[in-house]
Amino acid sequence: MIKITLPDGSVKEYQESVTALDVAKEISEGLARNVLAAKVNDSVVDATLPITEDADLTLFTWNDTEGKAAMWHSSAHLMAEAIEILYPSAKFGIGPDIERGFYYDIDFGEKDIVEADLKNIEKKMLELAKQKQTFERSMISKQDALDFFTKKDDEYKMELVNDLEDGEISLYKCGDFVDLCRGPHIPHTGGIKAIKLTSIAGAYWRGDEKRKQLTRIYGITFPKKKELTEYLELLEEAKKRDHRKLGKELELFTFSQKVGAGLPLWLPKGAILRENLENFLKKVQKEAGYQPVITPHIGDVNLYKTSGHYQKYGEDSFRTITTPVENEEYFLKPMNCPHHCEIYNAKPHSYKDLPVRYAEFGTVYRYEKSGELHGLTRVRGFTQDDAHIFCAPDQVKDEFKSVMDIVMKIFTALDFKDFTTQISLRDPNTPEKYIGSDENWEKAENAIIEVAKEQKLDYKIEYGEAAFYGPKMDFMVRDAIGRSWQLGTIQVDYNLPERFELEYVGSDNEKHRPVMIHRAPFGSLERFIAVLIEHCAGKFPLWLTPEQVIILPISEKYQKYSEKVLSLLKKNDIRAEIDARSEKTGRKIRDAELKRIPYMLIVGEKEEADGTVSVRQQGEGDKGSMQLEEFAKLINDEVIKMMG
RNA sequence: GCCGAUGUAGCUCAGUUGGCCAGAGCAGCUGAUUUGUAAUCAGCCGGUCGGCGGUUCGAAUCCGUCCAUCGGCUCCA
Repeated sequence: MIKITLPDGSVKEYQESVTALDVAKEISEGLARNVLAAKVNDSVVDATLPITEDADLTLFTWNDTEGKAAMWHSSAHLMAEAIEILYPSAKFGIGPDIERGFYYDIDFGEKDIVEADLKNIEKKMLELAKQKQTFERSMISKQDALDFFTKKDDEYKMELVNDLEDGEISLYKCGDFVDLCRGPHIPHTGGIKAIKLTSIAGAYWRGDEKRKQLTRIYGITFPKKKELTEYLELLEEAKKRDHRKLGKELELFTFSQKVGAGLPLWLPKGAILRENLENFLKKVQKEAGYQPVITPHIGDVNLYKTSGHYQKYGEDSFRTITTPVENEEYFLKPMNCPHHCEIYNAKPHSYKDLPVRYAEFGTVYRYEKSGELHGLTRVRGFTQDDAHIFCAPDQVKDEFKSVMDIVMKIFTALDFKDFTTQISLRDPNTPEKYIGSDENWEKAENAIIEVAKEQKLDYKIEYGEAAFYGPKMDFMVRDAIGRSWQLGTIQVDYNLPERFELEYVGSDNEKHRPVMIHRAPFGSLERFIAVLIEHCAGKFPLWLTPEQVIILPISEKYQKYSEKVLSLLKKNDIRAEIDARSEKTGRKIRDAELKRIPYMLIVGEKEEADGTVSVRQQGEGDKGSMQLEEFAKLINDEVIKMMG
C-alpha cells in the first residue's frame, strides 16, 4: 500500500507503484494533459516515473516554474534531435533550460550555422513535436555510458560522463536522439506547440575561454501559439524602455566614433539629470559624515605598483602615458582607492579620528574588451560615486550599517524595489587564497550578514565570490530585457591598508592598521542612470528630471504672460521652459508628452486674466487650472516629499 | 578578444536579381497660419550609402579588410 499526500493535505492510496501522471488522471483528465513534471518529496522528477513508496506529491504544469523548466529542457532535447537529423555530424555539449527558454551548445564541425538556418530547425522541431514522442529514461553504468558516447564519437558528452559518479547516470531517449541527462522531462513532445529559436551565439565549452567555442542556439517554446506571440510582443515593449533608445530620444547622452568606443558624451539634459543625482548623494553623504576629496585623473605608475593593480591589470589597461622624462610613466586611473590611500597617509591619524570617510565622484578609465561594451552599462570611462572609509576593525559593522542606510535612502528616493543583494564570502575550502587574518574576515563576514538581516534584505550568499582582499555586498538590478547588472557595492579591504602601510595610533599608543571599506551606492553614475532610465521608462521622478515644467502659450499673444510664469517658476527653483513655436496647442502637448515632461502649463486668455495656469500632467491629462503660486508650491512640496 | 548579425540624411526606415543625377516620413530652415489639451500647410536645406582596398564598362548592392553598433560567450580592480 502506497500513500500519496497532495499539497492540500489529501491522501490517496494505491496498491502498487503509481506515477504522478496516474494520480493526475484520477483528479481530472484535463490536469493529466497539462502535467509537465512532478515533485516527489524533495526532488523534481518526470511525471511518468513510478513512485514505489509513500511520498508527498506536487504536480507541476505550465503555470509553475518547475513545469516551464521541464518544458524548456525537453525543448532543448527536441532541438538537438532535430539538429542531429539535419546535421548528422553535430556533436552536443550541454543544453539546459534557462530563465526564459533554453539553449544547446553544439559543435557543428566544419559547417557554419547562420541565423537563416534556424527556420529550418524550427520546422523540423515542430514536425517532431507533433509525433508526441515520449522521453524514455534509462539508468546506465558509467562504462556503458562511456562506450555509448565513444561509439557516437561525442567527446563533450564523454567528458561530462567522466565527471559523474557511477550509479547516478541516466539517459533520455526522445525519438532517435539519446542524451545524457538528469531530467526531468515532460511526458511527451506534443505539448510543445509554438517554437522560436531566438539567436545564435558562440559559447566556450564549459565557459573556458581557452577551450573550443561551440555554437549556442537559444530558443523558447510555448504550449500555445498565442503565448509565443504575446511573449514576442512583450519583448518589443521591453525594448522601448532600453536606455540606449531612450537616451537618444530624450537627448540624455550620445557616443561618437571620433571620441572613441565606450566613452559616453553627456548631453545637456543628461548632465542636469546626473548633476541632480550627484547633489542628492552629496547631501546625504554630508549628513553621514563624509568629507569630499578630489584627486587627479592620472597617477604615477608606481602608485599602481604599490596597490598591486599594475601587476594584475596593467596589460589590459589603457597603455601607459609617457612623458618627456625618460622612464617616467603615468597611468590613467582605473580606480580611486590608491589616491585616497595617499590622502589618508598625508597626515598621522589617531583612533579618535576614525572612521575617516573620503568621498569623491571619481572618473576612472578601464579598457574593457571591445565585445564587452554595452550602452551606458559597460563603458571605458565612467564616474564612480566612490568613497573609502578607514576604520578600526571593530567599527566595520557600524560603518557597514551606515552605508546600507545610504543605499536604502537612495533606492527609496528612486522607488527602486526590484533589486537583489549578493553577499560574497570566502571559499571555505581555499583559505590560502585570501589576505588578512581569519579573525578579521570572520568579523567582517558576520557583520555583513547581520546588517543584511537587520535591513530585512532579500540576500543570497555566494561562497568563493569574495575578492582576495575582503568580503563584499553587491546590489543587483535587472534591465529592461532581463539582464542582471551590478549597481552598488560595499567591499571590505584588508589588502590596500597593508600595501600602503596605513596606520593609526590606538589608545594604547601603538600603531595599528585600519580596515578600509570601499563603497559606491550607485556603482557608476553611467550604469546607474542606464538602469534608472529603463526602470522608469524615461519618466524620471520630478526632483530628478531635467525639465520639470513646460509652458505652452496658446498663441504669440500670451508670450508675455508665459515669461511671467517662467520667471516665477525659476524663482522657485523649478526647471521650466516655454514652447514658443507657432504650433497648435495639440502639437505642443504631444511633443511635451513624448519628452516625458511631468507638467505642462497651458496659458491663454483666461489664465492671463486670472493669473492662473491650466495644468496638464504627463500621462494623466488635464488637471484643471490653479493659481500660479499654488502650482509652484505644489511642485516644491512634491519634490521635498520625494527627496525625504 | 571569440561566435553570429547589422551599418543608407540629425532620427526612423525604403532602395527587387549590380544600371539613369540615391528615396520617404519626422526633425531643421524660410514663409503662411495665431491656434485651448497627443501631429496646421507650403517651399527649401540636408547623404564620399561606416572607412579603406578590390572585382566590373558600371557598386549602396558582389568580394576582402578595418571600425562601430546589436545578441551572446569570456571578462569586469
